[in-house]
Amino acid sequence: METESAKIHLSVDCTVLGFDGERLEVLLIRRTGVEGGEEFHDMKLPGSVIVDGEELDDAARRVLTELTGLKNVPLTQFHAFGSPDRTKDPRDIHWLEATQQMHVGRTVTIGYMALVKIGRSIMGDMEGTEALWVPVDKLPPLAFDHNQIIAEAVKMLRTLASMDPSMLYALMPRKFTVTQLRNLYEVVFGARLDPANFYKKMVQMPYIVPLEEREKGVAHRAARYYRFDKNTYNKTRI
Amino acid sequence: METESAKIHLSVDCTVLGFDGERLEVLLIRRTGVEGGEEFHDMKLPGSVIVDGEELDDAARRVLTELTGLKNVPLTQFHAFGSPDRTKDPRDIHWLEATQQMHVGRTVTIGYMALVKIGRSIMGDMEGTEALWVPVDKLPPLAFDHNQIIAEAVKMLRTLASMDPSMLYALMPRKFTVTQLRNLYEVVFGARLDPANFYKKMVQMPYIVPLEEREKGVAHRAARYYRFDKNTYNKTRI
DNA sequence: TTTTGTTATTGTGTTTAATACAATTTGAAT
DNA sequence: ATTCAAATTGTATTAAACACAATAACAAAA
Repeated sequence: METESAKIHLSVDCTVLGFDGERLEVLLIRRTGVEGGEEFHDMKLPGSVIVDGEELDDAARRVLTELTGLKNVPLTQFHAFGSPDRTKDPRDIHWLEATQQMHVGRTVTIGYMALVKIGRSIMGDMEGTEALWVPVDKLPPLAFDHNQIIAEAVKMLRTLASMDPSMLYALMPRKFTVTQLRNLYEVVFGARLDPANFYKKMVQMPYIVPLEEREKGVAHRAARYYRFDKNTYNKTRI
Repeated sequence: METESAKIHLSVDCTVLGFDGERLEVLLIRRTGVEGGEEFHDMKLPGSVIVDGEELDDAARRVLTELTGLKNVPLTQFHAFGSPDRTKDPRDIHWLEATQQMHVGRTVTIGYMALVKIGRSIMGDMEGTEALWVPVDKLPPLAFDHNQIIAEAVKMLRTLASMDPSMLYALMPRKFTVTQLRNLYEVVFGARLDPANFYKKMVQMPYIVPLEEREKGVAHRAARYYRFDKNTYNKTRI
């Protein structure tokens, strides 16, 4: 007789990071559940179980679009989270059973991360889902191990950005001042940077192109706006 | 009635890398199977399905020890491989069914990597398993998507080492010449390095301690041996 | 034993990037 | 017009990366 080896559920969770000019934020989904007869509200990462025969990367893309409306966002797989206790909380178990109509065994999730401009409009397909930005340093307790997943994603962002800081432009708005860009660097690397030296270093880059427009309504010299030229960047790259 | 959502098998695969003084090698397991009435032999990464309730990291450690005898090897999770076609080859399907006594559905594997000194003795617990080192640039077609997994592991090694080259000492023997170390750097980074400059850079490191011993029997000036002092390294680290 | 070939090791100078910090500019508010 | 704060420009120092010539040492060949 054939033994059936242990099977598990597999999901993907997307950590979408944005920058509001001052700090990193993560895109979360509101969740409503019932526990002990009481309705509760909390938040979770956009994520879901994968579909039969679906590639992992495709699953991440699909889930992100369904829950947030975001399309054409480059997603990067960064870590698998598979602790047997990650779905131990009764709230999470009951919520899974209610929403997935399934008996919940062990669930391993593949973590993906993405960087988006925080101004992009967010709107899920699913009825009743609502996405919102929350500062990563002010997160309440989230569903499952999602606090841990976000912490790992931010760590990965730091690691990747230290190798190639240009990836951070994905977080900046179309036009930005050098100071705004410096703020992002400071948040990501957790260090103060000399404004003068940072300015010179950035402005010399051929792919940082100056615009005519300047800041309005600041009580000091108005800064020039710049934009990131992806084309020039790709050509400049070795 | 409750629907049973799609479940999958989950495994771990360990890419153990070593350095023979000239090139990178990977530790593989010989596999014997039967296909079309014919016995065949090929190789695969040390890996296996996870056990109920086991942490992913624990599974990787356990599997590596069982199949190669290696203990106390730091393993790093680096990527999940979950393409639906990764277990499409009939050879692989039949082999899984024979060895795991299970009906094989989709199997997702979590890739781990480790760096070890190539001199360590390799000896599996399991009867009939045999591990051997194979140069990563001379790999035959392997089981499943293991060629791809190894390629990703080597890419990850490059990435990690470019951030912190000191991790490469895990690949070097206890005592080594500066030239041997330079060879490793050149293999990993795929670039030639100036021997004179590399020498000066390395010898100035406080954690590279010179030994009295020198090379024997070379037809040129004998190089001094050095060793990596982990203690000093950790103290020197900021 | 001397010469030769080869790699280890040392020396020196150039170039580039990182860093510190003073000085100047400018828009808005007083 | 004066003041404030931040943007921008200037200048100098330091450290690291890099190129490459020169010397040292060992084994094998002559």
